[in-house]
Amino acid sequence: MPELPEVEALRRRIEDGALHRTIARVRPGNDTAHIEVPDAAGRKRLEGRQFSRATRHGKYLFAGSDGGPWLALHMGMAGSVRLYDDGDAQPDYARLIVEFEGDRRLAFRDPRKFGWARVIDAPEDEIAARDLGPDALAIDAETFAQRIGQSRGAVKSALMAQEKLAGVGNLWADETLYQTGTHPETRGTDLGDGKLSDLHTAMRRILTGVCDTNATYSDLPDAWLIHRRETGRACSRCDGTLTSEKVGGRTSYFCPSHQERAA
DNA sequence: ACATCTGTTACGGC
DNA sequence: AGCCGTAACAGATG
Repeated sequence: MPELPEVEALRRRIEDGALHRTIARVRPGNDTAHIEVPDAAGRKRLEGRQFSRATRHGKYLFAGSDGGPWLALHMGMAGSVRLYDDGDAQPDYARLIVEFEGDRRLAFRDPRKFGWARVIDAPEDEIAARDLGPDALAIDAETFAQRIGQSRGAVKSALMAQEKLAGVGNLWADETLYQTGTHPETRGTDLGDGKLSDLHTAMRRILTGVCDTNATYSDLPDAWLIHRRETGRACSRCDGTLTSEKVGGRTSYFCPSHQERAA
């Protein structure tokens, strides 16, 4: 699930259903031995407060309590948040549960345990500690061109490097490269100004587009790569055939016909 | 049984 | 000193 648009959808979920309700109790969920969730002291800091805002930086999600600490969440490979009511079944793989006064509950769930939840003083601290770059929807064209264009490795790896810009992962990096006709292994330093500008524009359009659907992929245009991430499928932009290859350790789908290596 | 997976980090090499 | 590439992390799923 969780690259920038998917995390944005979760942020909205919190914004729509978990703000301005008094937190009665925060408790660990199931099987938390190998996952970082707040200890009793951290959980206590949230009790009695209300979340007043939900923010996001790249793939990191933050729920801020009024005058108090923030709940910071990272979804890892498969995490999510879910709202439900007491009386409903507790969601599977719930690792942390926020119980509001009344029936409302917020669960942080993480089947694969690559995510975490922590109570922090301010999002800026977490962003600085992880050395995250600007959010991918906030980075300007010039900074983008500089950061990606100076990268000596594969452009795909650069797009996914959270210190350069935060929020792009495997799926939307592939989509950006596909829609701009860029081979994933092109070196950043081989990209011309025009291509860097195109990449920035396409990345923005793609991330914004996915956010607009609330990360519902079936609502995205048929021509997008997201619907054809499979070797042997027909390219929607030329007469090529899609193929896959490991780039930066991640499976990368692309069209060898129209995704060129050079600028 | 075996491979795969939408992320991050520690570590080794250059 | 940095930058880059890879392996490892844990567990569900097909």
